Parts: sequence; C-alpha cells; structure tokens
Amino acid sequence: MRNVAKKQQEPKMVSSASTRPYRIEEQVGYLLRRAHQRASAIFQVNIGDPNITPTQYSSMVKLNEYTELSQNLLGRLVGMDKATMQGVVRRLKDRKLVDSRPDPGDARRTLLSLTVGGQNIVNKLLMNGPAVSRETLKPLTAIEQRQLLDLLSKIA
Amino acid sequence: MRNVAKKQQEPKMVSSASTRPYRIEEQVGYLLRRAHQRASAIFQVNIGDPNITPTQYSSMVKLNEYTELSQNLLGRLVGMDKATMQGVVRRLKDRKLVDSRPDPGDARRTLLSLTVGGQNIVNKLLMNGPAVSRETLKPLTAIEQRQLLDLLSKIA
DNA sequence: CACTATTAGTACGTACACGAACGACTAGTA
DNA sequence: TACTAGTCGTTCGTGTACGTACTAATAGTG
Repeated sequence: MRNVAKKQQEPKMVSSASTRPYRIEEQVGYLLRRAHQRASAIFQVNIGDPNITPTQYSSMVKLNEYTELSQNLLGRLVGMDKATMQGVVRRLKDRKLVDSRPDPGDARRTLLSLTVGGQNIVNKLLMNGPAVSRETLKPLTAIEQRQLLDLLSKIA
Repeated sequence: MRNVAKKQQEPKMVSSASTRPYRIEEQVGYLLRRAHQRASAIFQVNIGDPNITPTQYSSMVKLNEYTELSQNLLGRLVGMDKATMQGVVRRLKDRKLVDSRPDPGDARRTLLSLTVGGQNIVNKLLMNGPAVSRETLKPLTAIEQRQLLDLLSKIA
C-alpha cells in the first residue's frame, strides 16, 4: 500500500462522520446505568416508604395482580434471576409482607402471596407510583417521554 | 382556534387518555432496569474479557484518558459513589490493572493510574466497545438509536 | 492563629444481580 | 417401569450500589 498516487483518494479522517470518537459517556450501556441510578434514587424518595426497593415494589405489584404465584414465575414476570428472586422474597417474608405455602400440585414449587399488611402497603405505594415515573421523566417533553418508553421497550 | 364548532368543551374521561392504567412494565424505572440488565449481559459476552465488568471498564477507559486521577474524581467522572468506587478500585488493584500512589500535593488523596498490563487490556477492550454498543442498540433503527441516546442523556 | 466546614478515603451493613453447583421433584421417553 | 432431561428452589461466591459513620487532611473564616 501507500504507493505514489495515494494522494487524493478522499481525505477521510478516520474518526469523523462514520467513526465518531469513542466516548464512554455516549455509550448506551453507560447511559442506561446512569439513568437507572437516577430512577432508583427518585423512586427511593418518592415512593412513600424508604424501606421498599424498586424490585420489592414490582414483585409486590405483581403479587397484587395475580394473588398467588410460584417464586420462579414471579421472577420471570418481573425480570429477576431466581437467585435474586430468592433474596427479594426472603426479605419480604422476613418483614411479613409476603407469605408462602408449598404448591399442593407440584412439590418443587412454593406459592407466594401478599399478606394483609403487604396488600395495605402496596396499595399505598401504588398511589405514589405515577408520581415516581412522572418525576423521572420530568426532563422530557410529553412526546419525548412516549418515545423513550417505546424505545426502552424495544431494547429491554 | 377552537371556535363555534368545537361544541361542548371536550368530553374528557378521567381514566382513559390522561390516566392510563398503571402497569409496572410500562414504567420508566422498570424499563430502565430491564434495559440495563440486557446491556450488561451483552457487555459481558462481547467485550472480550469475561472478568471485566462495565464499571471496571469505564473506570479504566477514564484512567486511560487522563493518565492519573484521584479516586474521588474518577468516581465523579464515571458516576460512581465513593463507596462503590472503593470496591471497584480495590478489585482492579488486586488484579494489578491499576496502581496508586499518594498525591504529593494533598495527603488526603490517592492518585490512580493504569499499570502497563491495565493499559494493554483497555486498549484491547476498546476495540470491542463499539460492537457492544452496536449489539445493544440492534433492535432499533439508526434514527431510533440516536433518539434513545439523546433521551437517555437528558434523564441521566 | 484557631475554629469550622468541607473533602478524601475507609469500613460496615443492606440490597440487587447473576453464574455455578446442588438436591428434590416432575415429565417425557425408551 | 426405569432412565433421562428438565424444572424449582437453595446456597455460595463475586460484583455493583449506596447510606452512614468515622478518621485524616485541607480550605475558609474570624
């Protein structure tokens, strides 16, 4: 290569239009991590109970919808690894927000459900849920908010 | 606008257009968690070294840019709590990827830098960085990809 | 100069996240 | 029926994430 006439051959700078410089702050993964951090922080101060985490909340919301679910199925519904689910459920049971009983039809499974106390708490938190999302999306216009939700749904 | 024919003041139903049902799967926080999970998984298999995590990667990339940084400043640059940064740096030091020395001008600070081995690894990983982002954004069109990055930048 | 506020780093506790390995059970098949 | 494959829940190890509390050092103020 690099022979005589190499000269003109489009003066492409290696890192301009197509290959923009690699900046960590512009990468999806990095931005998702930061955005998730902020969302979690907003959740924590706005959900109305500092002891409930986002994952505990979504687990309880799902249990509120379905009444009774196996641990594994709940994990799939809220996108949690079974090992992670184990910890979340254990903490909720320790606090008497969730109850469990063996599945009579399948001895491998544990059926989970909200206790009365758990139901009361979820119902209270559910009233704050919209405000949490609203606050998180606050920097965006209404149209942008819709766009973001659509785009996230596609890559999640 | 809205003259005669507008008739009677739009019959807004309280819970349709404005107050859509609250579904956990449609909330930003939930979607961010799921999207971040997927991005992390893609990172892990595509970055080229299964022992390097996203946060370790971004820390090393920043150290590669700046040569030497205090632990706290590095944390601010990559968006990590100082307690979190502590753990990340400890693990990188344990693996001899990062070195540290006391700041001669400020006895509170520790200056961090990449070791030669650390530099070699980052340079290798940096070649895979774009592919990781590309794979993560794959479900989206080029325009949507740009939009997502813009929107995430605004809320992160 | 002394006092106060702030900053840097560490240590501890809690929680999410997930791979890997394990035992108990169920389901599908030869 | 006996064997095998897959599922369910648990445990362990590693890592991110952050609040709180603590020490040491610096910076700012009177």
